[in-house]
Amino acid sequence: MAASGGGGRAIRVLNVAEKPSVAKTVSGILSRNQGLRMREGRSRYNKIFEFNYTIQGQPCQMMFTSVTGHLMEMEFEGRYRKWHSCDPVDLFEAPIRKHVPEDKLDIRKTLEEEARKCQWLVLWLDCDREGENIAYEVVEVCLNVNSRLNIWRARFSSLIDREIHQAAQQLARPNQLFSEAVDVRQEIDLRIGASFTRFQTMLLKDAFDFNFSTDGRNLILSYGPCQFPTLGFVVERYWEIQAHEPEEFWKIQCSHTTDEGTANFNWMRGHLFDYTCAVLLYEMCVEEPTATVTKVKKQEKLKYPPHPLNTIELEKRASRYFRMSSEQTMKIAEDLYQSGFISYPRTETDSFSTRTDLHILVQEQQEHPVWGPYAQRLLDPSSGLWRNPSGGGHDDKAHPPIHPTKFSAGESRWSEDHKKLYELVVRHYLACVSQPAVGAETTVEIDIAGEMFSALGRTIVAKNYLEVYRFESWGGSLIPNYTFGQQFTPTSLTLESGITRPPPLLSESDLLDCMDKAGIGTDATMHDHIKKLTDRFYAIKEGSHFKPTNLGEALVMGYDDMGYELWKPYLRSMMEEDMKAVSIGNKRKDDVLATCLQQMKACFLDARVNKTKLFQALEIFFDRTNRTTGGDDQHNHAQQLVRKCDVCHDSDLVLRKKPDGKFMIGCSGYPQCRNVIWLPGSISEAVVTTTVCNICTPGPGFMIQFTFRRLEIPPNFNVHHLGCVGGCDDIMRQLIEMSGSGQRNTSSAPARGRGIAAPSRNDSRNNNTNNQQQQQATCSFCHQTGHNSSDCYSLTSQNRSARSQRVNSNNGDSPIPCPTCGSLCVLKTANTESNRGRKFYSCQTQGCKFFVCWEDSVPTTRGGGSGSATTTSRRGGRGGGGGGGQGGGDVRFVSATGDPVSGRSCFICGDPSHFANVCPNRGMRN
DNA sequence: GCAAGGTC
Repeated sequence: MAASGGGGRAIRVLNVAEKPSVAKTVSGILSRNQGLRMREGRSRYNKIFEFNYTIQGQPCQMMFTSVTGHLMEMEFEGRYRKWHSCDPVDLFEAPIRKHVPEDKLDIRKTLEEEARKCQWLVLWLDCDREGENIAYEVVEVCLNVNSRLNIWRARFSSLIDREIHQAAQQLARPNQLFSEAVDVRQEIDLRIGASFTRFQTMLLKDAFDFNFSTDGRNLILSYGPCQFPTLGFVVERYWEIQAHEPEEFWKIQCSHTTDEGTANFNWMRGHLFDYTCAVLLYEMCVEEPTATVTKVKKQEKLKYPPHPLNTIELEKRASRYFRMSSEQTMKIAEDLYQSGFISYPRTETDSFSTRTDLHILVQEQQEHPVWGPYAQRLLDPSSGLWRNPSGGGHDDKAHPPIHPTKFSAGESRWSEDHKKLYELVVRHYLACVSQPAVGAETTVEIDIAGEMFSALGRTIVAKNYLEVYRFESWGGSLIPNYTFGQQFTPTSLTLESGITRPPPLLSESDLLDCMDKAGIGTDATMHDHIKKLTDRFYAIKEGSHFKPTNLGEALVMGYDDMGYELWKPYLRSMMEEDMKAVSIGNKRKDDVLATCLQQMKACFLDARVNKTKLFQALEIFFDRTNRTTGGDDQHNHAQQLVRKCDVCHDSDLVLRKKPDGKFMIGCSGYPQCRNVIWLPGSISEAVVTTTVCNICTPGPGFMIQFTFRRLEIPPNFNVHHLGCVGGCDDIMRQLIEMSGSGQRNTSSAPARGRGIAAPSRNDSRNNNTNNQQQQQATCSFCHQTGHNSSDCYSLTSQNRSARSQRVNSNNGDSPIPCPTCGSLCVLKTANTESNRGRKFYSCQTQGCKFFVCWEDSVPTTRGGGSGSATTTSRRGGRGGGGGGGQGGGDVRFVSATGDPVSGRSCFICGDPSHFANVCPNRGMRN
């Protein structure tokens, strides 16, 4: 700002902060606590501080008060606020207004009273987009009562003396673009949220018998651009788990024990899914069990302490360490903050400003009976324990990372959760300013009969931060000393089996991570979105993991079947990009609003036309009620007879109008008879006439006079149509097909499970024809019935390519390209007692685990007796989950058809009474 | 009775 000339009469300045605590702190800093007075405002939380200050030579009489976040809310005007006052689609254009809600009126009153007395208004809101928007809300209120106000913006990124004084001396103007970006978000959120929520709720709430208790609450099937993608994450993981098919795998384990300890060597192939391959390799190892050390690598490893704590990390860690919900964490953190024990808990920042005095914070903790001694050592330069914390690269420019602000050895009023959370904040802070843990790691690799194994030994040289951060550990294991070229005989060498496991349900920590990565919600709201899922009966929490309810799954399924990704995070990400463009002036507010709302309205209309998908999805889980219309429907017309029901031959098909204004024809014998004919969503009126169709049987079938909405049907169709729903009417049939509706299949309930992880438009779970075809199919690959080769269990993308390479280009002697890593696989011949002469391909690249048996020489284990080479090994499990957990289990001998083989003797000792996996001599052979 | 964002 320009200098205002010094020395004149003091001007009165109204200063407004985003929250009471900032008003208090900034007042303290600016006044240097000299002559600082406090008086009550109209709101009990928002006090007014008074002091004198000089801005660029201009004496100022400062009045410093605050708001509590947003002062205003956006809402629909008058008649659009009632749910049944309008068609939900009208909410995309309905007039909206920003207004001060009831519970903020007292704050407005304070602002008005103070603004009248002042010449300047200085806005001390947080320096982010929301803060700028709140600034304009304050401006609007103040200008209303004093249009001559000179308006300034103070920009500061932390509550540090120098920065606050600097902000006061370098006042600027508020940034309109930042504020407009928030206006865009608010309007889009409101219009999309309200329209879809009303649509879903009115469509489905009374149409199904939701078999869960709502605890007396009104059931609302809400939609929101943050809550739905959050639900999407939960459902997607659930589907991934359901789609998982366990697979058995095999691996060779080797251990070696000496006086110095035990080394457990892991097979560098990981595990193989093919039993024959695994046995073949295992036998080779057992035949020539001498291990040769091929590599010994010793190095120092550091384990670094975590970055300074921000909100998401606090929530994730409290969930992991204490199983505390993010909602509870924030509630407790807020309480600790309010009582002055920790810093502001809603922050994205994970690095400390260089101006923060980090030592003072440690000094305060020296007295603590448990971690006090550690704090003392930290402060002792001779300990060498101190380290300036590294930052995680996030900075909201408004708040520091969460850290302790006041010492406490535990307050009497604290709950267990208070104690845990305070301890986490303190220990985390102490860890941040500590040296990393130091370990000495030894990696040893050995070769047994050409197979590679590796073992890792670690000793912790210095625990450092791990001493105070008890929530983390660093496993260490001592292994014997090895030298390059050394040979030894393993103590045990076993072939073990396991099965792949699906990934777990999403934990709260996982969910926060998904949201954070996808930009769903803000650090201050993420826990609200998670809680909303349980409040709306969309998900339940099992321990610390989230599982979708039938309702949550059905809603996502419905939209997925429509082909919409409303439950995916992309919509929010696009909005976020647009907001950013508005805030930097690359896009205009009105353009973004118009484009986004136009797209969402088209999507809404389309969803409404395709609402049968939602019905079908919900029917998988819930019974229909006979309340096909909402009980509070003002537009409910009398039912009109169309014809006799052709399914139950007992009741009548009747025309009804539903609460959302749409028409349907259903059997009056519902729920005993569920025959229903869905009509196009483009109908605005429908009246059964007395005209009888003379084509359709059984008669009489009364024709219906339809009126369609012009914009929702193709131009070549007439808006008025006297139609028949008995099957003779091509126009009706075409319109129904266009809207994706049709008569529901009443013969059987759709299959409930879905075997997919990825979104599918055309999956066959509701398609009986597909299922029948599947059951009759014979796989051309494994020759088993019940599936086609495209779905063959034995056929992943990897072994598909292996197969085609084998068939197309190889006669069995020359190297083949490795389907896994692209390198070469060479043909080898086994030379063990039981497998002598058998040929197999093995990839030459170290670390690549591709391995395939050659069909002429080895029988297959899967896929029947065709002799096809299905014996391809595979790496890892599905879904990138690292192959899942590993179960124990016995080694079984299996035949080419997969049946256990009897009469086979142990290949280690030859005893027919047992198999090699339980052979007493299996550990070793001399 | 709807959203998400502030904050108490």
